[in-house]
Amino acid sequence: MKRHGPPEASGLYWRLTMLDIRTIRSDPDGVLTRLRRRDPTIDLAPLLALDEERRELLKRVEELRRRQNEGSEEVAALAREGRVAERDALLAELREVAAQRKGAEERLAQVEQKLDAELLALPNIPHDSVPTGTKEEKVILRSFGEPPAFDFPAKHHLALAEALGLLDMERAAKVAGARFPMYTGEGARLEFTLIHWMLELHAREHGYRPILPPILANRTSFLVSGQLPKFGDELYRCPEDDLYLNPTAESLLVNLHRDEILSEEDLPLRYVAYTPCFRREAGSYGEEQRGLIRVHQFNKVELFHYTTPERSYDDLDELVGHAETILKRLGLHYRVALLTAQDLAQQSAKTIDLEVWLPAQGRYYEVSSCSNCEDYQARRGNIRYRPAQGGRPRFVHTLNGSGLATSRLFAAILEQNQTADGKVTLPPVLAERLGEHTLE
RNA sequence: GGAGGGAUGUCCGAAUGGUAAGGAGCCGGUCUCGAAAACCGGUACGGCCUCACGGCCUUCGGGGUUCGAAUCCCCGUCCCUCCGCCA
Repeated sequence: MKRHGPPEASGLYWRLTMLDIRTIRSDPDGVLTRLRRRDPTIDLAPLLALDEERRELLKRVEELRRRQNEGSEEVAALAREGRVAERDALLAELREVAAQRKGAEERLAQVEQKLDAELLALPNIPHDSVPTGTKEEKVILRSFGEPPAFDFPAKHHLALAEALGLLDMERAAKVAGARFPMYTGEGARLEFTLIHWMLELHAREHGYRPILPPILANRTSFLVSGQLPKFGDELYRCPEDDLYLNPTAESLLVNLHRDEILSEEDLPLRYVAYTPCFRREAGSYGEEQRGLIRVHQFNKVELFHYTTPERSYDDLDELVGHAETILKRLGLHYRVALLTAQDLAQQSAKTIDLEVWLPAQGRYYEVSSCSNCEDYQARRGNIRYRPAQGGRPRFVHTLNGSGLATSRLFAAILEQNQTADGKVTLPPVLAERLGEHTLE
């Protein structure tokens, strides 16, 4: 089958297999059991029926095509020998074969389209090390530092920021709308400094290749990342151009090597990107609407790995460590959580979150989400590598993690380092770069 | 935004309606103490269906004409040249 071009195109194209259809076919019960850990409503029966129908139709189409190929050569031969009557008889027969083939191909295309829709909608299979459970039942793996002990009521980062002239949410609302941030004065300097410092650290100390990608991306890119077709509601869209605003650089970085065959010697490939991220955040509410916790636009430094199946879970631990370095050097209290099966994003097989403490809220908020997507995205994007020992190309494993998202980080820096008189004592790594120790 | 040109394998590159030349590279072999050179053979990446034998697809993507399309027609993507616009 062909395998090129945007997967939304119709016709006899190679289906996107987020899960290997052959695996599903050979062990449907095993796959179903594992998928239901994440979503008990998943049903594979329609998919399996379509798969069988497809293979039957495919056999018929191929047989007709074979007869046509043979016949066509014969036509040429008869014509060369001047056997006109025989040639005309054969032509009549082949016209019939061609018509039958066309009909069978149309039915096949319909079946394949339905099969694609089923496959695209399926989420990744949770890894065995992922606990069964709901969102609330995540497992805390470890924590770093202690919540700062204040002998005064902790102020909200928004109150601190507005008093210190670091943020101007009112004017931001005038310019764009509610829940878009505007960093001002020392606040803008702090934000720039954080982004640059994180990018430099990952590039120079952890060996990542820096990328400054486009902020708009096309539909295919989001189909590959797993955002589409199911989660398009979160995306800002430019309908005239069929482009979408970047919600996370993961979506862009996974498409860097779409439709490529990499060399095993080049793996792992590690990229660090800075992008603004845009999210419509349709369903959020309450306390989260104030300040920087949940906004339509935020800055993020993203880490991304292309690696082999053999080492991808070791890479995940390393990735988490790289993200943690940022929080440790800032001296922020945080904890590390292992998400349960029901809390995983569509594309993820295993996710570890870093959650930073926000004293005014009295709770932890996610500042990094590190996932191993195994070959889910690689299948959708047709991203493979040639094994060093030769043989057929295999799908890579892809990993992504924030390192880190700054708006919540910004909030945590203010809230955890606030003083009784409403000032903020900067962590040394930032004080050094900003040229001042206190925001006042 | 307008006009024109282009896309063939790992690379270069031919084929203008009859089922993808040729060369380089790569792999294997002969020769050699060994290597190079030379010579001989293989080589369309890759994929789908099949227990297998084998069949089928793959000339940027999609559609059309035809018994038959790299080749003809339509739509799209990307690249190049020029014009316009612009930080």
